[in-house]
Amino acid sequence: MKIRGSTITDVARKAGTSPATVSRYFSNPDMVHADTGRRIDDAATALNYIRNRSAAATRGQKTATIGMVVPTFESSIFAELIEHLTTDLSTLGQTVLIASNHYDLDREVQAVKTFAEHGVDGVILIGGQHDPAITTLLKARGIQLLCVWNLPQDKSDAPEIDMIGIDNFELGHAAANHIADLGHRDIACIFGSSDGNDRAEDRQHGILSALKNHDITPPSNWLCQTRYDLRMARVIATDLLKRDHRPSAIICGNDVIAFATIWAAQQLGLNIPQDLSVMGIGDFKGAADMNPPLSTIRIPARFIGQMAARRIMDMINAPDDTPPRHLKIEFEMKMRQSTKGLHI
Amino acid sequence: MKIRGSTITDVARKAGTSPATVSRYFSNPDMVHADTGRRIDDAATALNYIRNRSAAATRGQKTATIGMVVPTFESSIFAELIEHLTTDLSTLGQTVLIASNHYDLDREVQAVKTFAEHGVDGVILIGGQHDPAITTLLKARGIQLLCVWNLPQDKSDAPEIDMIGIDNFELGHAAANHIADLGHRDIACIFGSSDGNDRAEDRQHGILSALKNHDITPPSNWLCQTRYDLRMARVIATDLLKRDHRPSAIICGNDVIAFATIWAAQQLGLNIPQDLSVMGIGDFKGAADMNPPLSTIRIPARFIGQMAARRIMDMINAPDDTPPRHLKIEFEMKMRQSTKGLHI
DNA sequence: AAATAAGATGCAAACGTTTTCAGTTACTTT
DNA sequence: AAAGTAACTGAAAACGTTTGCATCTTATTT
Repeated sequence: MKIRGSTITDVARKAGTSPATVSRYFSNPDMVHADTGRRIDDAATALNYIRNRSAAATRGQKTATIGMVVPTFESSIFAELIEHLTTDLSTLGQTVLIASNHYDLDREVQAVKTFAEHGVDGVILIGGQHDPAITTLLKARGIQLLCVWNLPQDKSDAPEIDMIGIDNFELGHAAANHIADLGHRDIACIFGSSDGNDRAEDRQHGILSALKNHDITPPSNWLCQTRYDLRMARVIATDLLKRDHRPSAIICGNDVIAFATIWAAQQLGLNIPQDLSVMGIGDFKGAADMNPPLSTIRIPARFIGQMAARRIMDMINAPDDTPPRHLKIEFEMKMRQSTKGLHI
Repeated sequence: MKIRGSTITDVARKAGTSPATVSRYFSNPDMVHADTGRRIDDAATALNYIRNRSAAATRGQKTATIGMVVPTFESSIFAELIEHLTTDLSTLGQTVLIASNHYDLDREVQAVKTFAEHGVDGVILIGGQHDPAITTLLKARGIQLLCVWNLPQDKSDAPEIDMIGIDNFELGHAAANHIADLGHRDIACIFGSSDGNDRAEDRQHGILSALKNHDITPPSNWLCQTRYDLRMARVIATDLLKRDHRPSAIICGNDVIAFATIWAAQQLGLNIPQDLSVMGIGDFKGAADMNPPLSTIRIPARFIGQMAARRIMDMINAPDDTPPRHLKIEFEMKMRQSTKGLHI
């Protein structure tokens, strides 16, 4: 049974002041005289007073809550983002409502609806692919929306939505260039599946486009697709490497796939990178510490999280003088030992 | 700027009924006549009505929110727990407020206070080690508390707190027994640090106690400690394995440490498990797919999450006829290829 | 046919805040 | 010394719900 504690009125009585002043003290301390403030503070602790944010939200405007929906918690790279985003938001006095959508756009709509019912001040989503119902809903309620992680490949896409993230096309491009520049020609790719997820697709296009620039067109049976799942990726990599004609390099859609590929290759007795170069994307936890350390591209999840926390607060506090913008975050090549030049 | 949408009163007017009935329709549909319900539904969609949960919470009792604080998102094993717990709670109509405490008990108190301000119906914490202020606070407000993940080692500890989880002492016991039963005598341990974290400590006791039962007492410089961090664990494992006298088996405080140990050993040219057996605890993502597949103990995070979601709902709905209880979840030995008998 | 029960609805008070407006005091300027 | 200003404070209305109580129908029982 929920117990009602002491209220602002109780505190006011005990502190010998009015509820209005107490309210002001908690939301805007410099508005009240220091002495009064002290008396209120004492009264509040004596009475174990706890602010009632629900009541505050009925009358006031802000709830100091931010809703966030992520594809899944079970991905080390999103985990890094979530960790820093939530921590920074907490530091800024916000409470985070969270849900995962399992890459299902309908579930995302549902989650955002619930957030709206709870009166969140802002919503943060991952990626740029969302049900239009979400933007409609949020706009109608004046709730700020920020999409993080990646930018749309088509720059003119969604200019009315605020975004912070990386360009996956460029990311794929960079990964492929690295491999091609090392002299590899027999290149296979293992992409991540792109359902409900614009990231994988952009990355894939970037990779293929860069290869094309190098006049490399991998045979179609060297272009594989997998879920972001160690087990499945490993099966697919094994299958690819068992064939008569092996590629000299494999570009992987992300680091999980790269981990799996390396393990599959090692299991087959191949040496990385002597017999096979493996390129990842993401710089997930552990990439630098495995054998051999994985060559990959760092997506600065932590930085994105920090920027996002700052940005959404700005949007909430000054909704009108911050026109939507797309902030591109730069990635960083991490050349380690899972790739090497073909003839060196 | 937050925009106020249509209210229950608007819907009532449009549906030709009273606000009271509309309210009842949304919180308890069978209380209103089917026809009326339909009219309300139509009116609500026509007006784009969104429930205002804050207002509801001021008058009513429940907020349909659950607060959860986790040590960190950046641990694959907690991730699995968080994933299923939040998903199940969403399915049950709850919204999850979340925070991470970075193993800092003070931050946890802060988070719980904020949750209380938002009027959560229940709070879920990880582990059994918490600031007593939390229980006091929650009890005073009649907010349900459930601790998940592990049980206190001392069974008589915290009988007034509801818990669902595994027994880490037993877990450590089982890991050590497995290694000892394989005939190993030269056994080293790399424990995880146990700051703000009763889990690592219990596990450590379990391991040492089991070894003692086998008359094995590792020299103190074979008893190492590390953060749960691939890099640091790898350094420590390398250091341990470089010495003149090497252990024939290493028991690791969790799978991350085991991953690092295996990689360190392989880097030094050792074969796992021929030259060294490595035992993990946790069965983290990837443990089954690495080279060699890791022998470890599965903590059924998913199952714990599901049980916890069900349990806290029961506690919220019938707070008085559910006396606190400790529910022990069984673990599962996963014998894979990173351990082998000493003389086989 | 009357009495009773059950079902559906409406009225109005409450929930704990915030915020506007006006008022009081004390300080500064002329 | 009067006037003006700034800093605080209080009274009271408002926010959008929920819910106890009363009322009105309709169905069931006697």
